[in-house]
Amino acid sequence: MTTAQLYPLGTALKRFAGHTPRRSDAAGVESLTSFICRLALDHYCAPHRLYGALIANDWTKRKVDFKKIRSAESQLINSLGEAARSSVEALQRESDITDASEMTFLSIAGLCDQKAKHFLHKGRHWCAQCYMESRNAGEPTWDPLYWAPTTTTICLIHRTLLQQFCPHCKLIQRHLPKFPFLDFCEYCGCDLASGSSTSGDADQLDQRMWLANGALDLIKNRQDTILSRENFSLRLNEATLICSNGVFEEFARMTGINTCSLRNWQLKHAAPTWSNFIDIAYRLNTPPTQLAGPSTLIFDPAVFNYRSSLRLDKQHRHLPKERIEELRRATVELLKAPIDVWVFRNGKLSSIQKQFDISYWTFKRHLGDLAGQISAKRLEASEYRKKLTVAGRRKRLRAARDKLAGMELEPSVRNMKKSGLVKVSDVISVRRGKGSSGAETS
DNA sequence: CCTGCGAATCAATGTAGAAC
DNA sequence: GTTCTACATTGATTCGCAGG
Repeated sequence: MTTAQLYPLGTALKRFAGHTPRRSDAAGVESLTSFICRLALDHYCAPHRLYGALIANDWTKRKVDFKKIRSAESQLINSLGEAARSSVEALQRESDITDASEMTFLSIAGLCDQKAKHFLHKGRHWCAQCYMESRNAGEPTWDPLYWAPTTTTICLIHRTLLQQFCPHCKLIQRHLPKFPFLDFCEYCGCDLASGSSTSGDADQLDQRMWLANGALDLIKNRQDTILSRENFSLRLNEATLICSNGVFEEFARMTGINTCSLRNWQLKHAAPTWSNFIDIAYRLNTPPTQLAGPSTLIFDPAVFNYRSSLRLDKQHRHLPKERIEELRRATVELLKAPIDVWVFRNGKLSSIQKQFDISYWTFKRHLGDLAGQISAKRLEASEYRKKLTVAGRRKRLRAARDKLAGMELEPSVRNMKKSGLVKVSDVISVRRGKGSSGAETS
């Protein structure tokens, strides 16, 4: 395999003037890595080389104290952390661009977690048709910023799934590739603009479009609203108040959001991951810019998206999916069981919890949607039990009365007790509050 | 360019205890 | 006895660096 390396023409870093970020109404602004690629083309050098020189303000790598990232982690330049901040500062220092942060997600640094877990695609995602259209128009290809988050899987213009592998060598493309051309594979040189585009599942199309739109909306409106986790927490509290009278559990059940995550965000001021944040925005059918914005929102449970069909965040946790399915099957089975099982074997639900070795709350957190049915079944069982008690008491009284009649004795309380066929509570009125009835006499 | 490791931190679990 | 909240703790994932 041949390797090639590009070196800049001069030794001095050119000052970058006359460049402005690409943008369009339909796709928003360009990402910072895409912009650096074009600057690299202007300097005839590799994008990552230019990035290093830009950060250090030096082509020769003499300055050792600059923070440089690995080229395989170049998505960080578009993110919301330290790498993005230093890149923006360097670019503003070395060029006539005054607001480079619009090409990154720094505007939501106060909202999402600083580690930016599950935030940006590690490998570059692109739409072949968009690339082809730019090329046909005689413009350099560019990556809109809204393609970067992991929640964006679709091109808003062509409604086709974004691509992430070279169609020829199947390799992942980096955000800062080896060569300053975004539309050619950095390993085999294959034309990425000519790849065939596919549209995903029809039932997921709306959700994919919603999520991509959410990201674009956020990028476009970054100047107008400052998003913060405090606001996010406040908005969640408001939604809880409006939809379920402030009961977290019920709100969580309604929307399918995990109760404990909800509480972590509201009480501990934990920052949500981006994918969780936009998932909640989707479920509440609220633009993300407003869900973490400063003004009060009116939430309408009638338009909620209760079911999210895309798995956004990787499971952090503990109970494997199959185990939860098993748990659910066992519970549904029990719910279908005849009422006798519930009346005479009360320990059944807790025995399921014991069998799966989980607490009451883990059980509820996973099977919250069945909680209503379980409560109803419990109520039904207790009613049934009450009826059984009444019927039993009647039966005992009748037997005692028959016995006394056979012995030609008065069915008085004293004789009834003597017969040994009734319980004391059957004939002595239990002292309760007002309205209580005494012994059964009819 | 790859791998391993520790720090950091969000997500999820279990437990105590209060309200009803 | 059931349901709910608060909180400590455990688990998972990512970052960022060092070294090969």
